[in-house]
Amino acid sequence: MNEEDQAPPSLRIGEAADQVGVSCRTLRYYEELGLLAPSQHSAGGARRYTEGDIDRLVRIRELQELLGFDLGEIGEILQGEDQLADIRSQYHAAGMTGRRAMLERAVDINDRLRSLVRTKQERLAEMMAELEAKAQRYRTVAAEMESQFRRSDPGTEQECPQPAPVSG
Amino acid sequence: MNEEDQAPPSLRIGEAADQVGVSCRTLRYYEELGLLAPSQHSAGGARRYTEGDIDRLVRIRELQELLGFDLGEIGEILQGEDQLADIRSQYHAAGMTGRRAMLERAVDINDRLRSLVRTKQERLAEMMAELEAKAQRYRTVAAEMESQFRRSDPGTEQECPQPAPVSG
DNA sequence: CCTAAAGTTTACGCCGACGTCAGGTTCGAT
DNA sequence: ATCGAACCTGACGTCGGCGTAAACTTTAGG
Repeated sequence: MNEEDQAPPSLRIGEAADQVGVSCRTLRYYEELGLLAPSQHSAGGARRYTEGDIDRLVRIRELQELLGFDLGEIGEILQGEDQLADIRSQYHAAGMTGRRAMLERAVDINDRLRSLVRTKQERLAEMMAELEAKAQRYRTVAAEMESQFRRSDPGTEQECPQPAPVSG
Repeated sequence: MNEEDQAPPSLRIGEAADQVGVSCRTLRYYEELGLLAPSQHSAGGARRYTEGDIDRLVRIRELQELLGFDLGEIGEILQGEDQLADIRSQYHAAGMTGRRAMLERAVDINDRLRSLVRTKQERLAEMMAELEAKAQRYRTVAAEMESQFRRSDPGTEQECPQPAPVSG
C-alpha cells in the first residue's frame, strides 16, 4: 500500500459524456478539433478522462451555450489560456518578453469575456423585466376574468362584454 | 391636414434589416416560417415593417441569441402570446373556457421563460466570478513578473528562476 | 418618362456540429 | 477463457439557418 496506489479516478468516454450531458461523438469531435484531449489512455488505447478534463469540457460547453461562441472561437480562447498555463514548461523556450506577451494575451481574452458576460447579463435583466411586466398584466387579466366569471351564472358558459386589452 | 394623414412610419425590408442587424434574407425566412409577417405592404407588394414588427423581430432575435431557442420553438412561444393578444378578435369564437385556457398557456410560457432566464443569470454569474478570479491571478502573476524584471539587469533578456504557477 | 437602387420569388448551396452506421478491438466481470 | 458491453476509427448523412445567384418587378428621384 504505497501512496502512489490511488490512481487518479478517470472516466471512460461514455461516463464522461453522461456526466456532462453530451454524446461520445461530441467528445471525439472536440478532440478532433484540438479542444479537448483526454489526459490519459488505457493500455489498449481507450480514452480516459480525468477530473481536469471534465472541467475543461464543462468550460467548453459553457462558452458554447452561455456565450454563444462557435468551436473555432472556443479553440482560440482555450489556446490563449493553455499557453499561459504552460508557462513553466515553456520556461526554457520563452524569454521574459514572450511570457509577458502570453500573459497580456490571456488578460486580453479575459477582459473581453468579462465584457461579453456583462452585456449578456444586462440584456437578460432587461428581458426579465419585460417578462415580469407581462406576467403582471396576465395577473390583472386573470383577475378580471375571475370577477366576470363570478358575476355570471355559475355553470353556464357565457360571453363577457369586453375583456381587457392584452398586449403581447 | 386631417389627423389621419400621418401614415405610420413603416420601414422597407432593407431598412428594417439594417436597424436590427440582420439580413433581408433572414426577414424573408422568418416570414416563410410564420414568425414575422410585415403588417403592411406597398401597392406593388413590397414589404413594409411597422414599429411593432420591428419590436417583434427584436424579440425573436433575443429569444434566439440570448436564450438559445431555435426558430421552431420561438414560433411556439410567439404563437401562444399572439393567441392571447388576439383575445378580443377571437371574442366571438372563444368562450370563457377557451379564453382561460389561452391565458393559462401564456402564463405557462411566461413562467418557463422567466425560469430559464434566471438559470442563465445564475450560470453567467458563476462564470463571471470565475473570470474575475482568473483576472486576479493574472494580476498577481504580472506583479511578480514586474518585480523579477526590475531585479534583473535592465536591457538583458534573462530567465527567471521559477515563475509562479498559473492554473487556467 | 426614365433609370438606378431596392425589392420579389424561386431555387440551389453551404457549413458547423454533430448523428449514425460499419467493421473491428478492448474491457472487465464471470 | 469467454463474451457482451463499451470503445475504436473511418466515413457518410443530416439539418437548421441562412447565403447567394438569377431573372424579373417596383420604387422614387430627376
